[in-house]
Amino acid sequence: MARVGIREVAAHAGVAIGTVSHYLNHPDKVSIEKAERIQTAIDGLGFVPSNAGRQLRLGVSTVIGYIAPDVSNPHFAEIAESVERRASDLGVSVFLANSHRSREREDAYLRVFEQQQVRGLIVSSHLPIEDRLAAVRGRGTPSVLVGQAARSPDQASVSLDDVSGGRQTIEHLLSVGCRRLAFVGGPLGIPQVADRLAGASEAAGESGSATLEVINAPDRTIRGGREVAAAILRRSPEVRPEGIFAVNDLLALGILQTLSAAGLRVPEEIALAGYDDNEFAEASLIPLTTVKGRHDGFGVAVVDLLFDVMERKSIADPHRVFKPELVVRASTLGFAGR
Amino acid sequence: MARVGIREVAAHAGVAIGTVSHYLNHPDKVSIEKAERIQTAIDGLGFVPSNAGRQLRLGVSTVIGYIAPDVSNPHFAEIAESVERRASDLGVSVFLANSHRSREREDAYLRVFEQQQVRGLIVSSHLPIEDRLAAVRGRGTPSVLVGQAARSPDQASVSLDDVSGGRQTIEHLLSVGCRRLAFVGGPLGIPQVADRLAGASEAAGESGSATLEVINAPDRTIRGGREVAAAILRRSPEVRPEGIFAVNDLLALGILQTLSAAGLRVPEEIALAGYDDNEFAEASLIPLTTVKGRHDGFGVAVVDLLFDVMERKSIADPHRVFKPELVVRASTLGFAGR
DNA sequence: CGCCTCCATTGAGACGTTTCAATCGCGATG
DNA sequence: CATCGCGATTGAAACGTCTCAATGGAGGCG
Repeated sequence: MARVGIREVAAHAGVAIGTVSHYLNHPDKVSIEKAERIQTAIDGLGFVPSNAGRQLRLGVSTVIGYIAPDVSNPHFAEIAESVERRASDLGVSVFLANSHRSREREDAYLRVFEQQQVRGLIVSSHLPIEDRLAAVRGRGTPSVLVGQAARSPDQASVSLDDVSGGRQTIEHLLSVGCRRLAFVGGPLGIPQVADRLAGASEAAGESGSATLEVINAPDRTIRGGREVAAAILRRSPEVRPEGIFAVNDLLALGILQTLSAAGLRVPEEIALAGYDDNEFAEASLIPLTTVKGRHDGFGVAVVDLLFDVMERKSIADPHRVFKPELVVRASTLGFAGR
Repeated sequence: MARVGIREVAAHAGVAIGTVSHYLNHPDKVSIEKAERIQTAIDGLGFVPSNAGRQLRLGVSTVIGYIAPDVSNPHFAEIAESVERRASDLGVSVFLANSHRSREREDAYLRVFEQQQVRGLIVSSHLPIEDRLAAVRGRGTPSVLVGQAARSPDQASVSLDDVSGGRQTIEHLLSVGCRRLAFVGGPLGIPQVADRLAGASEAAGESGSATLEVINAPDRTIRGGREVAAAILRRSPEVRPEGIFAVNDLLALGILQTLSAAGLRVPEEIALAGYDDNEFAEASLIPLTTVKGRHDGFGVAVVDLLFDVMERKSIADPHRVFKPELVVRASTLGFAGR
């Protein structure tokens, strides 16, 4: 079961090693006749080129890595999906890795990918990561930061304008008539969360007549949403928020369930909006108003930016920012006021 | 920005190349003093070992690959997660790849992983894949098939006894008093689906008094569930099923939503069970009775089996089958009969 | 004091590929 | 007929690492 290399193929086909290599990499440079002999030998021997050898010689691979906190999260999964599609068009493979929000795992995969000499890296993270990416970049592995805008002009990034998303959501809640507003989520250490709140505060402040309360959630899951909703239900009706902006859809879904189960009507008594437009936002019992960030062009933009960074040295605009879009559904349309 | 190699590190630390290599791989073989000098040089130079070189020399990597139809599907995501944890304990990294149920993508990643000379492969697939894995194995890359039991004794696999899962579900529905039963799902070309139905049929047949109808779903999503439920609602009550067994949780969730929205009470009027115990099964408005296949030991079993295959030549039992467990929740408990 | 052992250290060689300069063969040109 | 030019083909060198056999030095034993 000794590994069959290009050498055996060459011998078997009666040609030189270099010719086999040419056949593999520049097929047009090889005569038809030898090409056929070589292909026959490859098939017969079950030859699979060793990536190690090629990589060693070339110094680069044809693989890019995508590190996300949690690839199973539909948000990242969709990004991964569109990235994969675009990358596949461009002839490179994508390896996925879960950092599970752990700095250590993140570092570990950063190192593994660097050792593998991936051609480039796509990274989503809730943690501050620019310095680490700068170090990796300094050693020859470029990257695109996805989801948070990079501060350094040397670090390419593709992000969503979460301030705008927060603003749009609150403006919408105001427009359906809510005055007592609540922002549910946390921690503010996460830039995305802070930005959404910032946009929300701005919009609420500008309205003059509205109040915005910040309710901290234990975590950003359905369970967390239930706990928050339970706390809200314990309040007397006149101090309950009229419009709730949950920082993500899972929270919103949990809130929605618990409010509905308690007989409180959404959106008539409380309007509710989420964020991310995840798979279940539209599929929930009362379809959820939410903010949709991704679209088909997202992955394309990410991969193309990465390719630009990999090839050229300087990019016109390394910080691509997409404006998210409010998706209005039943959970806010029809707020009835007091 | 020339790549810094072990050579520069050695020169910088004033030791031989071999000593640096020893330090990296067998740190105990190197004197404290030189170890420190070497570490200093590594940090100073930002040295990252080239995996290509190591791999080329060793012939194997320290990476395993996991190919799944869709890593974002919570089912595979959880498997991936537990696999990653176990692999990490054992000192190997896991690269994930999405085949998107496409045979081509599957083949492409199989090839890429083989070229990368991953140490082993974990593969979940809805497609027949044993021959392809056999070919890959013949060339030195072993694998574990996850989710479907392998037929060949040479192909290791870890799977769930879906026949048992189907049987348990129907037996439970019978035990709460349902007689007119329906199995919702398809297509039967997928072994997991066929097995679940087989178990369901057996159990229904043995009861004597129950009937089991098969309702084909357009797809296995929430939307598909809604369509099925809408069709059921159009029937007159006396021919509606009393107990529904949906082949996965998404379908069940869609059914649940549509039935509830129409005012039909679950479980009082119709008992409903799903399959997979996905993240949302417990978190839905009416917690869903479902079949839980995975548990913490699953990933451990998969990885350990893969390691066995990678190291030894023969395994006592290459086909590990776990028995799934019925998780009874509110969506079936309390069926009231006619 | 001489010899042996043991351990840390060393440097050469090999892994499989690609590329580059050199060679070959052949038809065309002067 | 000699030469040239061009494309196809060749073989060697190089990429970065690990391992193995060999070296060197220190300490223990006779």
